[in-house]
Parts: sequence; C-alpha cells; structure tokens
Amino acid sequence: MVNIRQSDIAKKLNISRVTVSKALRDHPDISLSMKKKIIETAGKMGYVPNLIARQLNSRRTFTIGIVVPDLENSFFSYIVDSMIDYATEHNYYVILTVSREKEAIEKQNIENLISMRVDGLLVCLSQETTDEQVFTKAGKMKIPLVFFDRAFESMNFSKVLFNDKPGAVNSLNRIIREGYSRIANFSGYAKTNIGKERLEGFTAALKHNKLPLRKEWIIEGGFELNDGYESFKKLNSSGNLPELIFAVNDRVALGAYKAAKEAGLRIPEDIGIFAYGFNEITDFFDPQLTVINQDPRRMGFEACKLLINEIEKGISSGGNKIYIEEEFLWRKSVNRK
Amino acid sequence: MVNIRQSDIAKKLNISRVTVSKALRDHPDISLSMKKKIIETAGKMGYVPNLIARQLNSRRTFTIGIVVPDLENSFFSYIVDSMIDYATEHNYYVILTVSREKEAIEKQNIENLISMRVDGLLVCLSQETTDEQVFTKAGKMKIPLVFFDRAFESMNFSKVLFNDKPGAVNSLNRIIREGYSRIANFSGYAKTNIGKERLEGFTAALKHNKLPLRKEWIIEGGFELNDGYESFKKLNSSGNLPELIFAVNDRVALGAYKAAKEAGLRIPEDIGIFAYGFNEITDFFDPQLTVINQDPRRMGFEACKLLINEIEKGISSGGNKIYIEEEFLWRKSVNRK
DNA sequence: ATGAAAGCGCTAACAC
DNA sequence: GTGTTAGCGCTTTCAT
Repeated sequence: MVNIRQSDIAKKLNISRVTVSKALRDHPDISLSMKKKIIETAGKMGYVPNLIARQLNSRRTFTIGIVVPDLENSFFSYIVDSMIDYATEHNYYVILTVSREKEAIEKQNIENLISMRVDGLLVCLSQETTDEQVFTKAGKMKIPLVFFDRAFESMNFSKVLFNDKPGAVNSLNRIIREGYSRIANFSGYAKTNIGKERLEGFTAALKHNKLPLRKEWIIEGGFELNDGYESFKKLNSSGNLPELIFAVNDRVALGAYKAAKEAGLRIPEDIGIFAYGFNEITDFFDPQLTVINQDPRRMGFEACKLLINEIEKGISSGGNKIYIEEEFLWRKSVNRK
Repeated sequence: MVNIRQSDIAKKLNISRVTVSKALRDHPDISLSMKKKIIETAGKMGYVPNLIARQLNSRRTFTIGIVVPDLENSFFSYIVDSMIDYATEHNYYVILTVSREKEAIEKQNIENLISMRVDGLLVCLSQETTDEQVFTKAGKMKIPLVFFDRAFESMNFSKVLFNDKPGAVNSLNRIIREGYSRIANFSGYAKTNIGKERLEGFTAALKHNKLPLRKEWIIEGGFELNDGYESFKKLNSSGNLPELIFAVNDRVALGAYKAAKEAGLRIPEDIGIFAYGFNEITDFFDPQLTVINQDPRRMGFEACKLLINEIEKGISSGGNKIYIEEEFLWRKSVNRK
C-alpha cells in the first residue's frame, strides 16, 4: 500500500484509531505494551504521519513564510540561510518566496503565504513597495510578522534593522580624523529608505566635521555592480577625483573597483574606496574592501528568533525594534595616513 | 472576526456552503448574479481561503520540497532562486531545507518534507551521503524526486547534472593545444563523485595529449576558499611551480589567487589559473577567471521543470537524465600564448 | 441552479 | 487504558 493511515493500523490490530493516534504521539493514556505494538506495526506497514491533517485541526502549521527581494544577492541568501537554521532548530518549516523587488509580486507572495496559513511571516520589503494594505490585512488576521532590513517604520510590526546613519557618521569620523577630507559618495537611489539613510549619514558626518558638501561628488545611481561602474566612469571623466569614494554597498564598490582598474588607477594609492558591506564577501575583493560591516546572519537569526517568540506567545505585532550593530573594519582599500 | 470560513458567508447570505465553495472557484454550476454576490460579500467579510483544508481533501499540496547542502554557496542560491522562479510561475510553493552537507540532517529534512506531503522533491545530495534508504522510501511512496548536481547514479530517479569529465577534457585540450604542458590540479576530495569525475577528466586529458601525470602536482584538499589557499602555499613551497593551476571550483581558485598574490606572484604572468565555475561570479575576480562555465540557473530551471512535469503526469521516478552543457570561457587569468 | 451527504486524516473532549 | 463522538474547512458526488 502506498499511503497508510492510522485507521489502517487500527484495523489491523483490531483497536480504535484514537488509540493509535495517542500511541504514536506517546500519550500517557496508552500502556507501554500497546504503544510498542502499535509503533512496531506502524513501522512495518510504512506509516508516515500526515501533517496536513494535523495542521488542519490544530490550526497550526509550524511553517514560516519568508519574502525576500532577491536570492541571488548573497546578502539575502545568507540571511535566509540563517533563518532556516534557526527555524529548523525550533521545528518550523520555511516556505521561501522571492519578490524580485516588485511590489505586485511581493503582495501576491504574502497573500499566498497567508492562505497557506503560515504561522508567521518574515518580510524584507521590495524597493518599490509603498502600499501598506497587505500588511494591514496580515495585522488584522493576527498573523505575526517581522520586517527585516527594510520596513514600514510607521507600522507596529517588529523590525530588525541596521542603524545606518550612526554607522556612517562613526565610520566617517574615523576616516576624517585620519586626515581625509575629499570624499565622494556613490549613494544609490536616494528615494529608497536605505539610500536616504545612508546619504544622510554621509552629509551629517561632513557637517559634523565642518567639511564642505560638494554636490558634484554625490553621485546617485542604483545598487548594483554596474551602477558603481558607471558612477566611477562619470566621476573620473569629470577630471576632479576625490581621495576616497564611499559606496552605498559592496556591489557598487566592486563596480567602482573595476572601472578604476580599467582607468589604470591603483586602489588605494590613487583612490581609496570604502562601503557598507559584509566582510565574508568583501575580504575577498582585491584589495580587501574597507567596510562598515553588516552581518546578515545576525540579522536573519534575530528576526527569526523574534518571530518564533511572537508566534509562541501569541503576539501578532510585537512592535519590537532591534538594531544590529555595524562595525567599521579598516582594510586594504583605504590607506592609513 | 479574524478567520472567516465559507460557511460564515453561506450563513450570512442564507445559502448552502457548497454554493459558496463553487462560486469562489468559479464553478459553472452557479449563476453569475449569485457568484457576484458571494464574491462581493466574501471580500467584505475578509474571507481568506484555507489551503490546508483544500490540500487535505485533494491530497495535493502544490508544494515542492528542496534539499540543498548549503545556501551560503552562491552556486546553490542561484539554483534555488531559479527553482523558485519556475515553481512560482507554475503555482507551486517551495519549502526549502538545508542539509549543511550532513547525511543525517538531509535524511531528516526529506522525511519531514514527505510528512508535509510535498508533491515532489528536488535534492542535491550532501557530500557524505551514502545510504539510499530514504530515497528508496520516497520511491515506494511514489513521490516524484529529481536529483540535481549530485545524484545516486544507480537509482532510477531523474537527474540533472553537469558533464564534468568531457568538460575538463575539451577545455584542457584547448589549453594544451595553446602550448601549455605543465599543469597542476587542485582536485578537492577525490572520494566525492564530483572530485572524482573532475580529476578523471584531468588525467584523461593529459593522457590523450601524451603529457606525463605528475603526482606532486595533484593536490587534494577540500572545496572551499581556504583549501585553495593552503594548496597553493603547499605547491609554492615545493619550489616546483607549474605554468597553470586547474582548480576544482571557483572558490578554490579564489583561495589560490589570494595565496599567489601574497607570495608576490602575478596572475597570469607568473602563474595561470583556471577552474570550474560560474562566470557571473568569476568575471569579478581580479583578474577575471578562465572557467569551465556551469550555469546554476539552467540547472535549477531544468530540474524544476522535470519535476513538475513528472508531478503533473503522475510519474514518480522518471529515470530521465539531463546534462547541462558546460562552456569553456577563456578569460584573463590564463595568458594566450 | 442549488443543496444535502459524506469524507479527506487526524485529534480533543469526554465517556466507559 | 481504551473507545466514541464530533469537528478542523473544504470539495466531490449525487439529488432536487
């Protein structure tokens, strides 16, 4: 037989299905000898519990839904990896969906996950998301949800974030104290939360150190390799190079590396580069990238921990806010003076 | 109310739950006006279908279980990404599990996924897996399963693989034809299928070109960055450097890059390096890595396509075998003579 | 066109 | 200690 049910075992042993159910869950009602007999024949018959049925009447799926914008970005794949780690250890399944930075797909994903009756949701918003509606709905349905990396600040769900602005200010203070003053910023899209925060950190740090803010050295672009590449070319062709480039993330920095090398410039001798990033990746850049280090594994871990905690305590929107510390790592891509 | 059921809608409209069920699924039985009314009130009441219930009585979950050894390896995260892509497009959910290259965890994952009644499984074996038992069980239960990248050759499940040995032979033929003869091999663990295949490709190519096989130039190690780093140090300290290094994968190659640069050697002038890899990653190595290119997106796509096809045709072990073509890409890390 | 009956596989509550 | 009853939310016959 292909699919054995508890009732099949019961029939074979001439007992009630309830006895079987209890025995298999090691319920104290059932005698040891009975349990032994049942478990044995269950094994022989190739019984496999049907979790769907169990989920239906317990109204719990032990499943967490994750929504990430992009899995090819190793920042996110590290986050997901650590979430799966934590979830598995606590006996939860993970259903993974990818929004491709599209609001419409993200919305669809979340609705699907809700229909699947996940016990909770871990969401990193897409870059274009502006509509809170699906999230309001999740809130109404009392589904625990935790935002990570990108969040609706105004909503009452728990959030796990990096504290970008102070991270930038602290790092830039150190760099400026070392004697640098001519610094350009490859700032990504200033419309996005992250681009905005990071750019504000940059301008705040200049201000704090009484350095002039040069408009021509704030170069907007995207968040990908090619954006860093193009931004560098633009900067270089202006004929007015700074001492350092501060990039919005490690991919933009790597694009800048490529363009700089093609232009025959040496890093860090001719131009220094530093960025937000993740040292497990950026330590393999050539030269090693000086980074404001953001640990995705910590972020995934904390977000998942928070979520499972809320699930098990029956809290649907905890309103907690956790900041993951950023650490400035001075590597090879910026000279010490 | 938090959780509206079809029966709640029925009660409100004073009709039968069956009518509601049919209307919501756009069944032709129901009149247009009725449908409209039902869908409208369903929307107003905030009805969300319960897929668990539907799954229970249809005995289909529209869910695929994936087992990968490691998600921090971008090769696998690209594969998973493309699988999710394909699955989502065909209205399947994806439950993702990670084995961390441990046979015991892999086994547990698969058993859990079977209990979750996934419609099919996509599995890349861990490096240490030797026991076929769980897979035999999946086969007995008629659960469609497709292996990707690493498979039990002897089992009758479908497989999607790279054809490593001919890939190595062809690539090495080209390189040797260019005039190279002194080539070392960083071969990974020769015990694993992949290490074995690739090493065989190397030795076969040397033989075919009548070049001697030097034991001291076959350096076993692992498959990670650090293994390439250590292997290079070992090779370099022998005082007998080859012209080229052929690495078992891109991470090992990158580790070798690092050690070579630390030793003051230039790539490719002093030593050339090439490897199996994935050009979207390796094109950002410095210098760009010459690779036997393996496209993970293609692999993920083909495996998922095969699986969903088997699911929908009711085939449990299709026995198909698909090879993903490898393409030799001559980049900067090996000089043309 | 609409609805009543029965069941998917399992479990909680309550009897015996 | 074991069994009976009832129900999780939905859908598939089969009547009306």
